[in-house]
Amino acid sequence: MPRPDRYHHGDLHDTLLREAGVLLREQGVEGLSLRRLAERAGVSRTAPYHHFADKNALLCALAERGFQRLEGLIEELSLDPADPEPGLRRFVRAYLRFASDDPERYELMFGRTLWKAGRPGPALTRVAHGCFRRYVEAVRLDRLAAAPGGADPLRVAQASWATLHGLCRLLLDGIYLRREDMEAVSDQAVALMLAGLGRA
Amino acid sequence: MPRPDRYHHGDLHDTLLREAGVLLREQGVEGLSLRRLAERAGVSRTAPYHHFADKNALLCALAERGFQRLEGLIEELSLDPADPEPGLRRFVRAYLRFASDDPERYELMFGRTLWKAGRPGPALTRVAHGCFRRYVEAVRLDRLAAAPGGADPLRVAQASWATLHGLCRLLLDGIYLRREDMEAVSDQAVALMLAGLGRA
DNA sequence: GTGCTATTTTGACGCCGTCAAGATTGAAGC
DNA sequence: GCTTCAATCTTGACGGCGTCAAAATAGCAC
Repeated sequence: MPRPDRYHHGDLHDTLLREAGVLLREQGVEGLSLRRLAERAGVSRTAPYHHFADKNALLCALAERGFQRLEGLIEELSLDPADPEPGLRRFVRAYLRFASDDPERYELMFGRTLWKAGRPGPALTRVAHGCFRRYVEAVRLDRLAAAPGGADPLRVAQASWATLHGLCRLLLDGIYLRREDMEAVSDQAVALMLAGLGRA
Repeated sequence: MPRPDRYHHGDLHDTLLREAGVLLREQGVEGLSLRRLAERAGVSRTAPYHHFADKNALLCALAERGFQRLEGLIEELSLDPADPEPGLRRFVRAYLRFASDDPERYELMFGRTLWKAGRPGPALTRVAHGCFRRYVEAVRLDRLAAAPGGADPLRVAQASWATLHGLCRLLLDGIYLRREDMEAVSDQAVALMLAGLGRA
């Protein structure tokens, strides 16, 4: 849509998000400066400020998009109470693939940049928490059948998500985990989570 | 040691590390600028460059110190093959306390700042890997007794460390985990890890 | 056409990491 | 004690960053 020689860009908001996504993927958050982004969009330094309050807001929007995709993954997660392993294994692999397909996006979604150093907007907070709520329900086997005296579903969800998340972080930051080990470790994680799923 | 009116500081190297630690704790990596650090040490902007090659090197030194402390924690970890739970629970709590006592340090030790965006020096790499190697040995129950047909010790160590690490990250970044939940979730994690410890 | 508003521009400020060149110091060799 | 030298510290400068203010431009309703 954007004509090369028009004063108004016409589609700057979406263009910014798209190009920011590319920049993020290729260079990480460190390489994503508003100035470079503006240049890439063929627009002056301060133009983005009419579409995003500041850099924090733009990063929030990027993270939001990530959570929306992640939500899709979680929606597909469903466990057979009689034999939860295949479903869980499928989800774990999908989650790891999601994280390693666009590591910088994953980092942005869960990292301190937004949640600690920055200010996560209400929209981001909502979708992020929504994801987790869906997950809690998905791994809540006791409601469907089986073990009535199981552990607190919230705790199970938190601990298992932590395992998943820790796996991703160790892998993506390149410490203690290498890509080749991923499959074996993820199987080990599935075993871990399964053990925690039934009962504490 | 540092006299107020001397041209040479006399103890700048250590002073820098100490003040950088304070700055890191209080303001996070974002608040740790070499210029501010220099000012705090009562010295000019570029003085630190005579003691650390660049900012990356200083951060590596900070992370190294963290790993040295962490190594101490791991050295105290020893599991009774007959009843590993108490020892493991003690370690998990100590680990979580370590991380939440100085969250920004923990973040620096394991985060992308050094391992992905930066250049982790050989000294840092060595101590970090040393920590993990010690951990692998500590949770390697099969050597001591019991289950001879257990899972691969390396995988067990990786998966359990991931759980621990993920717990810390979710907690420190303030997403999906709150401080009040910590105790309950850590117990849940212990249960998870125990399940994975014996066999896959 | 006339305004009005949204959009985009240039200019500027203060912060950052870091390089280069010069000043100052402490210590070793004589 | 004096000289020499390397270590240490200084000021000055450069380019990059996020972002604010003020001016320019475009699109649209009337």
